[in-house]
Amino acid sequence: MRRARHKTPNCLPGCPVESTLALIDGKWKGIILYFLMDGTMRFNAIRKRMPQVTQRMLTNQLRELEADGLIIRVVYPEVPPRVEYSLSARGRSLEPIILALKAWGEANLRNAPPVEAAA
Amino acid sequence: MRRARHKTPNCLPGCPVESTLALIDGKWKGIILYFLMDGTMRFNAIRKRMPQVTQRMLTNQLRELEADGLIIRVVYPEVPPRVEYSLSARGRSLEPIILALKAWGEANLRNAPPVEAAA
DNA sequence: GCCTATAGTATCGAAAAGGATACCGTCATG
DNA sequence: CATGACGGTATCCTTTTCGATACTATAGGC
Repeated sequence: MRRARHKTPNCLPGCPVESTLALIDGKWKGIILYFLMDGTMRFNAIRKRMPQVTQRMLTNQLRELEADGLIIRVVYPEVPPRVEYSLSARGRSLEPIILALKAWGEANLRNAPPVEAAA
Repeated sequence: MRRARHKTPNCLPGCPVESTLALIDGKWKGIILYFLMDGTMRFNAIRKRMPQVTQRMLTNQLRELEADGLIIRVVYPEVPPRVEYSLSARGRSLEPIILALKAWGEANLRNAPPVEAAA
């Protein structure tokens, strides 16, 4: 489990709203989870979908999502390296929330074009 | 509108998922929005519900929520000062999401007791 | 040798988010 | 005068998040 985050509430021992947000509020995480909803993806495939994210940031966020049990990372003993990411059951249970966030953003925010369709 | 946040995505012009998260992911915001779902509240009433938050942080988050159009702040010309906060229509449209976040947290996170009932 | 593929890691720094503490203003009351 | 109610503001600091850049390892092709 990741170290306590700046945003982790210490008020009422884990307010569920804040606690849930703490799992998905890192930059790029929402999009990562959204992409993985369509199925397993490899590192570079995810990255190609988000050209502006640096390798470092993508790796970091993926590792955090994994540590929080939202995604599964499978490393294949191959060369070149082959690593696949997919939503865990726990991560899948977040789908309604991700979709609701997306719908709300599209309906309420200007300059919020739909996320590009799955490749 | 608040200055661009660290978390505001600049990848695909405003990915809706991330953009929506950017509005609610500040510390305490989720709880503030949850409390206001029950109706209008004054500054100190909110604060009493979250003893660990400093005045400064509470003010700051409330101001951001207001700037993003999620809550309404009404100042009454009285002494002692009287300021009331309530959800805007836009903020109200986020209720399903807030409730879903809470439900998910309660169902999936250990040490996630329900938020105390409304006063 | 160089380059490509793949998925990183290491290091350092910039920017943002959050917090601690003291102080402020108006009015009323003892 | 002091204290309390109320809702802040000012200032400075700490911590966290995010980003930039260079480098790594294995294998294969030119």
